[in-house]
Amino acid sequence: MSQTVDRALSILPLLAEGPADLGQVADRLGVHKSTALRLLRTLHEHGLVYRQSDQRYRLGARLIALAQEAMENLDIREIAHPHLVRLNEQCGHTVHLAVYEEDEVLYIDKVESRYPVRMYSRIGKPVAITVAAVAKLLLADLPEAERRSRADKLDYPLYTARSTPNAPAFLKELERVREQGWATDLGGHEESINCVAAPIRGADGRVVAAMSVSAPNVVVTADELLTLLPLVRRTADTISGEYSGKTPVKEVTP
Amino acid sequence: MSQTVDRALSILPLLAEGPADLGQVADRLGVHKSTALRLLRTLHEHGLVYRQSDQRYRLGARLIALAQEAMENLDIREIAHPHLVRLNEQCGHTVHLAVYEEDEVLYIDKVESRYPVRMYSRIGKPVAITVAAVAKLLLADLPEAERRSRADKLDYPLYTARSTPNAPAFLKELERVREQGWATDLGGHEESINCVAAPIRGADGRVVAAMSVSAPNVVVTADELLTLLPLVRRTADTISGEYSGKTPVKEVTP
DNA sequence: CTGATGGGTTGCATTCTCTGCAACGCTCGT
DNA sequence: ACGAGCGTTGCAGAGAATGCAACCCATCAG
Repeated sequence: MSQTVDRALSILPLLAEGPADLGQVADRLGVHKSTALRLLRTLHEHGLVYRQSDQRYRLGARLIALAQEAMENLDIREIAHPHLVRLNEQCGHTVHLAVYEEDEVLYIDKVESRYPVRMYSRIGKPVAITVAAVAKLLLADLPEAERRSRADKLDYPLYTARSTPNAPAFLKELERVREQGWATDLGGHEESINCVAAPIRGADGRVVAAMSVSAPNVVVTADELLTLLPLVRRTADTISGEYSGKTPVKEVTP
Repeated sequence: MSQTVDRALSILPLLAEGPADLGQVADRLGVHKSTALRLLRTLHEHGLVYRQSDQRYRLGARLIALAQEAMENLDIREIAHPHLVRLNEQCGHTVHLAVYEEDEVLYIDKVESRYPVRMYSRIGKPVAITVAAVAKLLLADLPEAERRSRADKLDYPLYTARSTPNAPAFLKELERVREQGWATDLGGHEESINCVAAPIRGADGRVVAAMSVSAPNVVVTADELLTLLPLVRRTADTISGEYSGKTPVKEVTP
């Protein structure tokens, strides 16, 4: 809608790939160097972009701080956190909390496994949307039409032999997840890692977040992990209750 | 430099305080509602801003993901992380890694204490710059003039009775820290929490980051914590060595 | 030492984008 | 049913952003 701002903001994902100098930025934006310079300067003033000693630009610290604040006023996170910790204390595995927003599913909280062998993941990292158990729950709750159109637009990378291969398979899986009210990812992302997940719902019954317990095969088998399902669901329901009682800020679907 | 972008970016910190509706944003920017709307739309397209069901705007998930990427290509972090973990395994306390950038000091990595009583902090959160041990190290390394001018511009909140009270005291402390090559914070931020910190240096000897070990009084006394100093310094030196050997990307001082 | 190259930076005239306005539409609540 | 409050849109004018060209200042080669 606003060309100048649009260009300026396009610089951010570009720099997220790694530092770049003025020329590179100008080229990739398709604008004159002087224009790029002024945009970068403005971003710099706001601390979103930082200049290294070699004159190249990279993303700035302010961005990290902003993101931090962004997460801190997500109500779900505040409410869910203690419950995630408790669940972790009970089962010892990695616990994740994720939300769906604008075509992305991302982790907004995490409690680390207490076993020495842990899965890799990071808060803020977008999730493998076609295979992650939490992603299935979040997408399964979208209205039919929406779900279908999203599914068609996605890529289906074959992380492993058990990854969701294509849109029809994904939609079928979503249907199943929708009916049973929980989801799993059995080696669909990393061969040796399994997850079980349950939805967190707002006052209107819509899924606002999803939580999961993940563990590698070497620690527990998929079957053993599944025995935790009731506990996970109970925790999710408790959070749902607390959440809908308190601040029913549901998110609009785009 | 660029008015439009400037205005658009000013929206972000504003929304960081909490969700706001169009009118509020327009007011605080001092522009017409239609202008604010168009700016917000552009931010929205880039996922930096999100619209809740109640029509209010808040910071978007893309921002969190961007910040994540920003952190992931901070080389120091990559290099330091395993060492921080090892240190944590040795002493059990909370370990932090912080950098200085554009008038802010912020944590870019953290390994949680293994004791039940933990201090509160979060990656990405700006640090109490006048009292934190890591902040002292990072500021102490600035050139004299720079240090003085920064010190004058700062606020000196009295978190506790032992907080740094004013600029002269701060400068004196920085001088001391500079000479001894390490720093402490003994109850200057939270009455019952102490820290010891050591600098991480690049190939040119400039301080590029600082790391600290923090623990509450109830776990170890300040004296006991100080016995960890050699270990902390050794760890920092190891990281320094590895860092300057590899990618000596030092940061320009603004 | 000199000249050339390549990057960043600045001043300026032109143009195009953004702005504010006013009218419209919509959803509440009365 | 009606009005108030908010978000939204079309438009014309104003002002801001753009690209150009010249400039600066390193670095490097001859």
